[in-house]
Amino acid sequence: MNLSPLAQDFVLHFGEMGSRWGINRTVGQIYALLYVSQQPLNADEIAEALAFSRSNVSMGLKELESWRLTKLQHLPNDRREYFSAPDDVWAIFRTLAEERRKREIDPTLSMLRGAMLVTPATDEDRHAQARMKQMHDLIEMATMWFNDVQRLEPETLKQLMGMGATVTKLLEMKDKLRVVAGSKKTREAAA
Amino acid sequence: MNLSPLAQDFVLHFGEMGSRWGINRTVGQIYALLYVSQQPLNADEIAEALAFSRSNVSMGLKELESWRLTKLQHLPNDRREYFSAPDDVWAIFRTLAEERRKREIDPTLSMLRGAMLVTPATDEDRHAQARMKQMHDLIEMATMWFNDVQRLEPETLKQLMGMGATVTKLLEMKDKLRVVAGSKKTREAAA
DNA sequence: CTATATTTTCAGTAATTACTGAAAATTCAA
DNA sequence: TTGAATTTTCAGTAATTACTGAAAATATAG
Repeated sequence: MNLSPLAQDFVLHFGEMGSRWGINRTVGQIYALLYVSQQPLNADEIAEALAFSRSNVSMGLKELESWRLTKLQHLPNDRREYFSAPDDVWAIFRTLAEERRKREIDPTLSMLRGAMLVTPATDEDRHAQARMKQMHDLIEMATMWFNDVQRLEPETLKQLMGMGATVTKLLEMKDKLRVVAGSKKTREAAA
Repeated sequence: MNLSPLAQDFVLHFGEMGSRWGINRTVGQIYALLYVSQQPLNADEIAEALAFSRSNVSMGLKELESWRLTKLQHLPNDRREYFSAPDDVWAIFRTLAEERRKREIDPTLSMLRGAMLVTPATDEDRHAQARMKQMHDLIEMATMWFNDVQRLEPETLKQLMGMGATVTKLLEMKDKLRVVAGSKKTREAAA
């Protein structure tokens, strides 16, 4: 691995983290490398930099593509494919979250909804069903929140970041709002 | 596996989901079982219900304990240990998030901070460092938000849930607030 | 087209992770 | 204490996942 110590630390760290997240070490390292790299890289360069076989890199890139985490481009007079990570970290995060939702949250919600339609035969099942409903509601709520955050423009986000944008602060505002503003809709919302 | 079909679906689903999250199938299934179960279960009951060896259950429970996801109790006139999942789903979620932060986010932030202290030798390193800073800032912000949400009481949460509490709505309120309220602090916050 | 460059696939193998049974350690009632 | 009940540990094995090299497929320059 002929990377600068700086890049190497980053790459190795993401390899480890990846494996704690069901993403394999190789894929994590490839992404980390693309993320910090100044220029797009082709598969051979990646294989060389990380000391993986060419075929392993190919599979890793395919996996990253399936997560929509790479940009693909061609350089003039070069037949090889060059890969890079999107510039906007917020966009990356959003993509990742969307993809995880599609793969993990949605199927889970769907399973839970299915379970809630069953007529429980025993007391034990009635309890299980109630528990599943609790989980369903929590996940649904978390997803809604997340949806909203996701929809925010990077600009708005930066703005929130700048104001130390805490949910708590917004909630404080909400309370203040109840006092000063008076439309029916607002009152309902703040109630 | 002598579970009702309802419970069985749930347990199997969480086994699969677990393995996508770096948590092994066994551990996922044990937790799912505890989660839907009406009574606390002892290790033998778990082993029987899921058809795992007793030792596998022991290891799984140890893992869950390390995540602080189980409650342990004793029944009168019974030496065996009985396990259950906390009742409050929100508390469970919070614990999980805290633990993940401790294990994954904090070490990552610390690695990134370390990288930011290095004096870059090359242009490539200067770029890598800038990228790491972007990631650092995003993670730090996400963590702050999350902290705040975590700190909310289940009651507040339920309230937000009830009002369809979306971040967007709160932001709309913020905008309204800017119009109607006028303290210096509020103006700064809304700016 | 043909030849060459490039990427992908996949069967075989390596490495890792999960699981088990037996034995050791711990707990606690008597 | 002792010993039965219970839990934990751990070496060995099974199962899964990761990785490679060689071959097939695809793309493109000439």
